[in-house]
Amino acid sequence: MHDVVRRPTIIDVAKKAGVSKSTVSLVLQNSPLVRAETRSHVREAMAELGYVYNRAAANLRSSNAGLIGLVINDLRNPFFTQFATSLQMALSARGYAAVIANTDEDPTLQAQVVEAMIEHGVSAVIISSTYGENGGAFEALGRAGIPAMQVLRKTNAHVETFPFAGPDYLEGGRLATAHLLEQGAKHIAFVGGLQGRDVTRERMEGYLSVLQESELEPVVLTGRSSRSFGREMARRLEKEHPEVDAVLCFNDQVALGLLSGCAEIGRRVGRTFRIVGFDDIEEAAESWPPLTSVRCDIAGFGQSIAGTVLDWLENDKMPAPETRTPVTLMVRDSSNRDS
Amino acid sequence: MHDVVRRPTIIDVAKKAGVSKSTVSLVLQNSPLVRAETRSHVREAMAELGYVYNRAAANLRSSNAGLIGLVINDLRNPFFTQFATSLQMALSARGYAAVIANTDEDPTLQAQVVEAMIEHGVSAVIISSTYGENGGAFEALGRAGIPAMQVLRKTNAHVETFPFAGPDYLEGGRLATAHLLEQGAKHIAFVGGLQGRDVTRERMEGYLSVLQESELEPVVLTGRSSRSFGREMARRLEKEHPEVDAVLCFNDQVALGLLSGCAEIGRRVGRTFRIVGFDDIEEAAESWPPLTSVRCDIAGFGQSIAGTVLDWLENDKMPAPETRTPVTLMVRDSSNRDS
DNA sequence: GACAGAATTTGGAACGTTCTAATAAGAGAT
DNA sequence: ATCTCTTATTAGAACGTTCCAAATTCTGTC
Repeated sequence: MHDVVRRPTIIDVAKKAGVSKSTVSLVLQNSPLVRAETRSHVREAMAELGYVYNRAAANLRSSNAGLIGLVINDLRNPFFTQFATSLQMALSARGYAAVIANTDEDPTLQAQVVEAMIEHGVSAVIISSTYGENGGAFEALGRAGIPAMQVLRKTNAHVETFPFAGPDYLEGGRLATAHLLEQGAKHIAFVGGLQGRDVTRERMEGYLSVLQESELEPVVLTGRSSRSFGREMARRLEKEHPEVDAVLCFNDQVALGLLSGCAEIGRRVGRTFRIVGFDDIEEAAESWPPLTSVRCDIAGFGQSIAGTVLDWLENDKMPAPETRTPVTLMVRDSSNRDS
Repeated sequence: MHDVVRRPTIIDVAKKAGVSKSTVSLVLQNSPLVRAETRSHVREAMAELGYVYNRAAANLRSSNAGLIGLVINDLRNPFFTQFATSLQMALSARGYAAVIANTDEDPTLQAQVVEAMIEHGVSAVIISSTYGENGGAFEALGRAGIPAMQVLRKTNAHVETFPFAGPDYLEGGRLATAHLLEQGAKHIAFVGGLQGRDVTRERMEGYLSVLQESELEPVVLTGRSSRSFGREMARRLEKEHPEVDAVLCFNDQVALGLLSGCAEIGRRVGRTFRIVGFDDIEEAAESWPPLTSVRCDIAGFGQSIAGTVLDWLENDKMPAPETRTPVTLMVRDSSNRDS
């Protein structure tokens, strides 16, 4: 049975402590108006009755539910998981709870979950949106006047309304390509990432700009961003582009897949065939060989986004329309090993 | 600016549609009491005004927030991520939202987030709890009279109050060990998993029982359940237990780490050194060699838990105190390949 | 001991729903 | 036209907070 035992309310507490409900409310809000002695009486009464604060009721009157919505396009990808958990924990630490939803890259589903979050009275939404016809979600957010931030992927142009923050993918593409070049690679391929998406385009732009400077021919194999795609590409590269001696992957999933594909076909990875990933997920350091990767410090990014959004909420400090956080290159054996 | 434009309420809708707020409320609840024609008028008015349902207000009166709390000990582990996402999506599909929190195996943090969830008025909690002094969370749940289910890990003995559901770890341990034996392994080790924890004990029990039948000596190396631990164990096994020709790992993280450790020290994995993982996370099929693993169908499990909890909530159908879901063995090359 | 000003405390309306009990409208039957 | 059902609709009291304006209690001063 879970029939409720009727939770004590602010009024029960007031009665027990011999004060008015208004006073109890003030105590709840840590108001300096209430006398220290009274405060502690009230606190005692709350403890004795096992009082729990009812945010729904509070919200009804003052609307700040302490709920933040987090909408993620692919929560199964460790990159996003790490982002979501670090964000959630940072919010938790500041007294907010997170409603998290995975949209599986489905715009319709995304619109639904955003709608649901609005119903639940979230105070803000942080969204790594799907591509495609994703207008519904943003329209709903706009209509409801809920502060919303785009992260990791800029899929909606209205950055004045929905500010964007993400890693500097372009610079990452540059760094990685320059590194491979420096290591002596002569034919560098770019593998993975769906064509036409900003996240792909930016990385590729970095890659292309560096190649151009050194007058090398690009080899581009866009596609899904999954491990299995990466794995397939090992064979395909060997067959169709045997000259390629280095690969910049769209993300670590692709890179790890490629690594495993190379093991499968018996191709050594290191000095003769270099692989660089993107994102630097935790796992990158644990693969064999350990994966060189563009580090976005996704955990730190999550924390900082939490700060940004709460600042927006609490101090009405709107974030800049576009923020790019710096990236670095973690050089490991996959691009730099005797083989 | 995010100053609200005052959202239309049920009363605005009523005025617009020329009915009373009670009628609008009935429409909202799809009550058969209201005439079809009236219903569509009201619906139109809602659409025109851009009305959004305020669950906080509704909850205040009737207390079913449509919010489910999901507490996870290690959300960065893909096994739990896959569980959480499949559960969340199943809840979403039935009109519930999920408040998800990661506790990072910290009982104090866990108590905090559970408390926060209760404040937010969750209708139920699904918890894969930390070990250790985790009483606080359960006590709070009990006091609040909130239906709560333990999943994946049974850390609280009061299964009458907090029913448990999880995979049949014991059977998994048995299956895997029997498989290795069948393949001709002579010295099978068990690697990973913290000692003394139910989840470890059960798997190990399966392992030990099968070994006993065939009068083989067990080799047990418990420890963390991380990739890096698995990776370290490759070296350690080679040095301290060179006779070992097969390993059953506590989970896939350990197994994948071990796989990468073997690559590191140049030990071939397959017929001469067999590895079996546990959980069958998505990645297991993509490693090289592909990892044999005990499949818990975690995505299916997540969905079924969603069903169980909503059944409890909506139809007052309390789940059995303990449910074990069957496991199967996915045989892949890591235990069965020419090497 | 009265008075002003500061420090505390309080009553009551409001927030947007649900739900009960009561009312109104419609359809047959007399 | 009246009465009885049934079918639709509605008024108004909850729900547990917050917050304003007003009331009360303290302090110190004269």
